[in-house]
Amino acid sequence: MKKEPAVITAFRKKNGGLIENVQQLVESYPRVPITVDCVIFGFDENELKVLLIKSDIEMYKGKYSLLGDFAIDNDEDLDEAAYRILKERTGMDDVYLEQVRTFGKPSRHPGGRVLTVAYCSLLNIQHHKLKIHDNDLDWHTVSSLKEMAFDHKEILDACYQWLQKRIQEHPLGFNLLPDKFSLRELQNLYEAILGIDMDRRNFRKKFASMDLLIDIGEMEEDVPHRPGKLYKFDFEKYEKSKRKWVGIDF
Amino acid sequence: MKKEPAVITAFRKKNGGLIENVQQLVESYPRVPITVDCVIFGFDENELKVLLIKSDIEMYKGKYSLLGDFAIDNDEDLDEAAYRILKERTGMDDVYLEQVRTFGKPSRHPGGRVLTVAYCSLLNIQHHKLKIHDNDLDWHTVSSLKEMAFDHKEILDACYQWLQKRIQEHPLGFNLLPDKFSLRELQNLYEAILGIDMDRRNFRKKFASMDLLIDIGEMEEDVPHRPGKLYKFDFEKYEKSKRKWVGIDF
DNA sequence: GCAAAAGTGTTGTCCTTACACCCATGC
DNA sequence: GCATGGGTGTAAGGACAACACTTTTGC
Repeated sequence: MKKEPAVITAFRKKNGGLIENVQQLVESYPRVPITVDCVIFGFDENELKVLLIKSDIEMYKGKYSLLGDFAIDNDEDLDEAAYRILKERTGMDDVYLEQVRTFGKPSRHPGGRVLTVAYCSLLNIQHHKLKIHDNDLDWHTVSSLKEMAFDHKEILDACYQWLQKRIQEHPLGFNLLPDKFSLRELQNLYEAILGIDMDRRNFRKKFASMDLLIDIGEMEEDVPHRPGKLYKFDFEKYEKSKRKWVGIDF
Repeated sequence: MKKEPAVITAFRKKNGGLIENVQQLVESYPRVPITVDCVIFGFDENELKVLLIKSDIEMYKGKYSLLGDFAIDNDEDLDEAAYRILKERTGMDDVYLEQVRTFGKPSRHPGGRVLTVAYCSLLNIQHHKLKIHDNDLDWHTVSSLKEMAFDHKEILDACYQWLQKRIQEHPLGFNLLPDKFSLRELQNLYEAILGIDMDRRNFRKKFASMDLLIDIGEMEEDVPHRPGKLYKFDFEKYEKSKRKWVGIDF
C-alpha cells in the first residue's frame, strides 16, 4: 500500500531507521525551478486595472504576461521574493501583498516544468506613476483582457476571484484608494471589483454602522458637483475589533 | 529601479530582445527541492483528528510530522502528487483534497532550502481503518497537539484555520462523515471543528431551510436512546443551486 | 437655472437567536 | 421507570433591501 520513496529508503538503511544527515537528504531531492508571479491590481477611472508587461518570449510575442521572476536563488523567503519583484518593477515597497496559490501543471511553461507561486498585490495607482515602460509595462483594464502568455490568464482569474471574495471580508480595498477618499470612490471601487450595482444609501449606512471610517473634516475639491466628505480608514480600530465570524452559509 | 535578472539579460542579448529558446531559459533557472505535505483530517469520537507519522529524522526523534513526500520527480502535477501521497499512505483515492498554501521560509527545513506546498484533505475514518502503522502512523486529536517536526505545527494550524473558515461556506464537512449520518453527528462535527456550542433547534432549522439533506428513510441502530433519522447530503442539488454570495462584512 | 452627485430615513422582509417540552428507545 | 438524546415552534431583535427628495457645488 505505502510505497516509500527510494531515496528515503536508502537513507533509512544506512542509519538503522533514522536519518541523521538531513543536508544529504535534501540534496538528494529532485529540484524544480520556481517563479513568483505578482498580480498587481490598481484602481483608476472607476476601473480595476492590472499591471502587465509584454512577454519576453518569442512564442508569446505580442501577448502580455504578469510580473514575475524566478525566485529563491539563495536564502530568500517566498514572500520576500514577491516584495522584491514588486520593488524592482514598481519601485514601491509599502504595498499590500498576499500569497494566493501555487500553480503546478506540468505543461504550464513551454520550456519545461516550472512551479509558480502567485501573489496578489494591491496598490494605489496615484502614488505610483509609472516611470519605466520597458516592454510596454502598463496598466490594463481587467475586464477586457483576453489572451495572455503562459497560463497567466488563469492565474489572473484566480487572483481576481480571490480579490472579489476577500474584499467583502477584509478591508483590503483601501489599499487601492488614496489615503483620503470619498464614499462615492469607495462605492465605485466595490462596484467595479464585484461587478454589481449597489444602493448608495444602504452602502453608506453599512459603512457608517461599522464605524471604521474617520471623517477627516475635509471635502473633495475641483469636482463639478457638490463636493463630498473625505474619510480615512481606521486600520488601528479595525485591528483591535476583529471579531470571529461564525455562521454556516452555503 | 528595475533590476533585471542577469540570466534573462543574457538571453535577451543573444536574441535581440526576444527569447527563443525557452528550454534553455528554464534550464538556467535555479532550482529548489519541493515537497507536498498533506494535512489529513478525520472525525471520530466527536473529535477532529489528524493523521500523523513519527518523524524519520534523527533530530526530530519522537516528534510527529505530516504525511509528505518530495514531489514532481517527472511530469507530475502538484495536485496529483498530493493524491499520490494520500494513496500511498492511506490506500484511498476518493478523498477530498485542496491546496491551502505554500510555505517557503528559508530556515524551515534543517537540511536546507525546501519549499512545501500544503494540502488539506478530509476523509471518513470509518471507511479507512488503518492497516499500516509504520512509524506509528495514526490519528491524533488536533486540539491536543503541541510540538511537531519541522514547521509542521504551523502548517497544521494554517490548515485547521482554513478548515474552520471553509466548512462554514462550503459543504466540505460531509466528507468527514459516513454517507448516512444523523443531524446530531453533523452538529457534533461542526461544534468540534469550530470549537463552539450550537443550539440544536436552530442548527436543524438551518439545515432544513437549506433543503440539501435527503431523508433516506432509515434510522440509527444500536444507539442507547431514541434513534435519529439518517440523511445524505444532496451534492447534486448543491452544485446546481450554488449562488454567488455578496455582502460586505468585516 | 441646470447638471451632477451628496446627503439622508422609513418600512417590510428575512434571518438569527433564545428558549422548553414531550417522545422514542435501550437498559 | 429512568437515562439519553430526538424532535419540534414561537417570539423578539437585528440586518438587509427597496425606495425619493432636498442640498450643494461648478458651469
